[in-house]
Amino acid sequence: MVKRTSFEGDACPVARALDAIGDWWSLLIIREALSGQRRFGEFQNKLGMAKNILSARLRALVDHGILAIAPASDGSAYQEYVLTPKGRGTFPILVALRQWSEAFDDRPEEIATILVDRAKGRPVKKLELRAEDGRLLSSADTTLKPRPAPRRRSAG
Amino acid sequence: MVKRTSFEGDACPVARALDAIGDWWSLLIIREALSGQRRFGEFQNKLGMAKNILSARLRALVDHGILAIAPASDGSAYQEYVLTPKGRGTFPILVALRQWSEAFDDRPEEIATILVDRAKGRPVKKLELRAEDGRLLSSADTTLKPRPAPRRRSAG
DNA sequence: TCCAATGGTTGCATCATAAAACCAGATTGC
DNA sequence: GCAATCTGGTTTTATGATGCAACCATTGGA
Repeated sequence: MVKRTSFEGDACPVARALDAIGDWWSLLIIREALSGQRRFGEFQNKLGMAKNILSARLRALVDHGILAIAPASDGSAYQEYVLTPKGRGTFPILVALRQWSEAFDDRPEEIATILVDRAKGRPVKKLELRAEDGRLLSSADTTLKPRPAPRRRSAG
Repeated sequence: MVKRTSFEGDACPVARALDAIGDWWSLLIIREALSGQRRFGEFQNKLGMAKNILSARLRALVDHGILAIAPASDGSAYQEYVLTPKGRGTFPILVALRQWSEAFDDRPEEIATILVDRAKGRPVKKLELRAEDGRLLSSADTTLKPRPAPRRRSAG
């Protein structure tokens, strides 16, 4: 396989995630889906991407269980693409990407939007990684361990 | 430009982040860098990727200010690639990707490692998005607002 | 029935990716 | 100080992905 170097069988969870959503468009499609877009035309319009690419990406996202196809909510015979729980679970990834840009982008003045708490209209806090006991952790405060027992069967 | 649809000028911070680290290998390189790898050969060995691609990615990451070239720490005349603060700032993105895989992967038993608090050896908590007042926020609890005043000059 | 919009697919040109061969400078052994 | 070897790449070549435009099918409306 000379093609895309799929990481599907990789043991690294980061690689596995990238295998599903690591291409240029998937996260942007999910971003639009999270902000309420559902129709092919809406995605195409908002993202300005080629329709064949959009078509392929939507199919891949459906295959990965991130989007699901549903009948149109407006009563028409068309179909819609709605996020599954797995799809909505990408929200922290998008927030992390956003906050990284906000913190480190060379031209932050070009960033047009801010993410706010809907109830108060105030900016959200930065994502924080904490230990079980609540201590704030940086990358240097963490390490990787092999996953413990494979837990051979089900509830033991 | 028929090429890669650069999102560099896009106003969406997610797109801007993807423009820098949205390809297949960059985040994996950063992941290795965060776990202590610094040399070309180390990256190539750990990731098993083609050397020309690695070379191009390292150059791009340096151009984006995510990695910096430093003289080798072992006294040899070779060079090393070390993370800048901007590079270390991607840590939450990697954690978010990891936790998404852990939560939603179809075959979680294939995931070989867990991220633990170095001090205690205990798994870290899930990333949480909170409002200014500490309320836990899901995607539905947030919305996007236009960035307020462009703040025309410098300190006003 | 005709017409326009929606929701795609197909064809073709171009670009990126990947593997392997090749190569230059650094290091080491002698 | 010269050859052997290792490190860190670049070049070459094949192939897959991307992007645009054109085309097609179905829906919806007059």
